[in-house]
Order: sequence, then C-alpha cells, then structure tokens
Amino acid sequence: MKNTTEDTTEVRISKMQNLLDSGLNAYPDRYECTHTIGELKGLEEGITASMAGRVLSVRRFGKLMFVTIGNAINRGQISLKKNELEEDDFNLFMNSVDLGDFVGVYGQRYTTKKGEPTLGVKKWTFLSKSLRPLPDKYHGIKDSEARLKQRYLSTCTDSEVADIYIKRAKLKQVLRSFLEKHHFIEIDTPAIQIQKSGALARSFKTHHNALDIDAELRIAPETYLKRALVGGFERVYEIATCFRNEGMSLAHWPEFHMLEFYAAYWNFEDLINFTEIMLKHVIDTIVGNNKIIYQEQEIDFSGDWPRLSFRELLIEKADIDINAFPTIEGLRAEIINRNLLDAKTIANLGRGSLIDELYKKTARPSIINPTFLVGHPIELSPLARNNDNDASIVDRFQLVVNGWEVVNAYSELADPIEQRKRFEVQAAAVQSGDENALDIDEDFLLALEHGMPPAAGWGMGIERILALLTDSSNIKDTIMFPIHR
RNA sequence: GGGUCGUUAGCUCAGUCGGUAGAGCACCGGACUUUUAAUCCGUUGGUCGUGCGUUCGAUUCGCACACGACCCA
Repeated sequence: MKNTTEDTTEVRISKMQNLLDSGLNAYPDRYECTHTIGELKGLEEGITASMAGRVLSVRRFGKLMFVTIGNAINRGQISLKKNELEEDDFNLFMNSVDLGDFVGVYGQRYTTKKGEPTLGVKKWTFLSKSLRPLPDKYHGIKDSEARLKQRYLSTCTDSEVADIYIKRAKLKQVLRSFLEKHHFIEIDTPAIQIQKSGALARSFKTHHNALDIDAELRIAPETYLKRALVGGFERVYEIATCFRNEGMSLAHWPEFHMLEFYAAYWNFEDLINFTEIMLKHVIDTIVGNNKIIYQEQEIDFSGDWPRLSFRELLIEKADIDINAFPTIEGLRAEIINRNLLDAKTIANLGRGSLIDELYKKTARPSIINPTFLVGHPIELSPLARNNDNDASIVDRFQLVVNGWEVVNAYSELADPIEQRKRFEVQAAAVQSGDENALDIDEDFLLALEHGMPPAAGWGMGIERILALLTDSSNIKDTIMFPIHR
C-alpha cells in the first residue's frame, strides 16, 4: 500500500509505535554483548551467547524466521521460533522490526539442516530504529551519486566496499610499524601554514582570525619535517592530510593523505633500496601476494625493480634523446616537428617542464610494473639536492606503477645559499603568473641556515597505493566520505 | 573548459516508430517450522529531471538548462 520514501518512513514510524506500546525503547542506551557477530561461526555447538547487529535480511516461515544480522565486516544468521519465545516477543519482532533496524539477541548456537551456524534466539531486544530502507539487497547501490554521498549505505551492505576501509586502516598501521621498527618517530606538523611549501601545487587559501593573517592549507609537510631534522631528530615521518586546490581525476583528489619520512645521513640511493624493501613488505602484508591484479591487469612487484633515467626512458618510448637537444628551442622544435605534443600547450614551458610533459605523455602511461625513474630536471625540484656530476638534474627518484607516480623522493638540499637561489627562480615564476610555484620561504631558510644534516626524504600518496591494492578504479573510492556538491 | 552517454515506481531497469507506461525486488495484506536473492497468492505505488518549442496531442521529436558518470584539456 505504501511505497514512496515518505510513506516508507511513515510505516516505519508506526512500527516504532508498536514497540513503544509494548514498553520497549526504540533507541535504548546499551546492550551487553558477550560475542560479536563475527565470532558466531567459531562458537561451539550449544554455547549460549548474546550479540547485536543490523537486520540485513529476513526469511519468514510462519512460526519460524531466519534473520541475517551484520555489521561492516561480518554477518551471521539468527533464528526465531515461535515455540521457543514468548508469543508476544515473536509477534513483536514480526510486526515491528524492519530491514536496517538494530537488534540485540541472546540464544544458543546451533547448526541448521543446511549447515549454517545459527544463533537460536531465546530473547531479543530492540536497539535502534531505521526510518529509511537499506539499499536493494541484490543490486546494491547503483546510483553513483548516492554511492559517494551515502557511503555508509554501501559499507553496511557491501563487504567489498567495507574491505577498502579496513585495508586503509591496515595500510597505515603497517607503514607506521615498519617505520617505527626502523627508528623513525611520528611528528605532527601544521596543516594551516602562513606560506605554502614543499611541493609545486595550487593551495586552498583561508584566513586565521585570531592572528588576523591570511593562511594556506598545506600542500605537503616537507619543510616542517626538515625543520625537525634541523632540530636534531634524525628519522621523522608523518601521515599528513594535504590539500591541493587542483583538478580531480581517477588518480587525483584535492584532499589526500601523504606519508612523508626523512632520514638524516641517507641519500636517495639509500631510499631506493629502502623503498623496495618497505613496499614489498607492505604489499605482502595487505594483499598476501607480490603480484596484484589492478583493473584486470597484472602488476608484478616481485623481483628487482628497474631503474631508468628520464633520458633512457624517452629514448626508449619516444625515440628522442634529450641530450641531443641541449637548448629549449631545439628540443621544442623537435617535439613539434615529430608531433609528440601540442605546440600551443608547450609554448611557454621551460626545458625541464617540457621534458616532464613529454615523459607524462609518451612514457609514463606505459609503465605498469614498479619502476624507479631518476634524473629529474632541476627546475621541477626546487627542494632537492643537485647532482654532483650533472648540474641540470637532481638526486631524485619517483616510483612509477600503473602509469601513476606513487612515490617521490630525493636527497634533500641542505645548502641554504643554493636553496635561496632556487626560491628566487620560483618567486620569479610566481611573478609571471605560475600559481603552482613557491615564494621565498624565509622562515624555512632561517632553519636551514642553522644547519641541516645530509638527509633524504620520501613521500607517497596513501590513496593511490590503496587504490592499487584494493583494485579501486577511482581514487575517490578509497576515501570514505569524499566531498561533494 | 570541450566531447560522449545518462536522468522513467522506494531500488534495479524495460518501453512508447508521438495517443500520459511495464517487470523484478522492496513496501502492504495473506499462506508457510530449515531458509540464506526463500517460495506461493493478492494489492498498492509514477507531474517519465526542469523549462521552452513543434504538434490536435510530447515521457517519446527539437532546443536550452540542471544534475550525474566517463573521456579529453
């Protein structure tokens, strides 16, 4: 009779009235659980237990009901038999409990004829009323908008969705314990900063009322973690929420989490070795295998991960040797001549950005298995230590997987005089309208001028690696509650 | 910002070569003590995204807009 959303809610409110009329509370205080739903299967036959959960499905047979109750992780079956309950109790459940309600049940563990571990309910109590229906039991939520806006509906009915967030928690825990084992300590650095720093990106701008000063949400924790190095901490890390006011894509989200760590007395070569050991451990712990399937493509993390320079990669993938075109004009002409990039989009790029653009278009998408990319142009890396043999590149690497930059790391620039020069180049770019560029960061320079040990630093996007490990096609799906209009 | 596709019952979707619409599930009522997408019987439920245009008549055709997904920048 009733079937619009509003009517469904009315029906459920009237059922709630049944409960109240029977002297039950529709939203009681607590329930004493001796076990979780997940423990039901492992219980010995005949053991009595109490547990609680959301009603996910009901199968009625007149004087018998099988009910599935569950949470994000587990579900289990309970049965209610008319002759084993007070008659009013049985009828009250039948007439008042809807899919989505929470109930607490006490009874005895037994196994049904079909072999399903089941709690035979002796007593039940009502724990919370759901006034709206759960998603379709078979199709789930197809509406992509609702799937994002009401993630709680997916996680309480779809264990594959819930599993992403369980793996997310596990991933952070594994990363933390690995780093702690290697004597890194976790530092909390400011998310609200006076001046953006640590990456080339657009920021979210805000205002600090108490100080009456404009501020920015951090785009990276880098320069503060380096201040900690200056302060005498030799190994530091942070899982930092970062904010970049830029486009959204399958691999980009404006609010994301980045693990960064810094080790004094290491260089980027040390980090390459450390990265391989750490990520192999992490992947094995989370996935249980060093080969994963991502969107039907195998990604192989076993074996030694190859190391390629920008130059080697571009010779291989685009058949162009950047060293044969030392000037920006020559390189640009060759790229346009070969029709590798659109002439308009590269008209104002410097040589480093041009090489980067070329790499992103022609080479990066085809890198599927983990690959260390080295030899980054200096102008893309204003905080990285310059290479001692080649002034045009820095001691930096990226780990590329599935065409995505997963890790970015480099030997840190400790020289405050060189750092100032790099900032000056950046500041000039800001003046000419580059919103990604950095201003001169006097506060950070002041720290460097007090002396920072040689060090190497490392960063990885949590959502990206998680998307790979959970076979999520879109980075959004790794975020439980992504912002929406 | 550009392109493609989409928007029909609470949910998942059909459909109407232009004559105001159907199924399954859910809901509601009934039968049922071994189901697990339970089954069976019977009801109920729709401004067909919004606006304008063409037409005797538009959910259907056209245009614009909104919202969403995907691709590209």
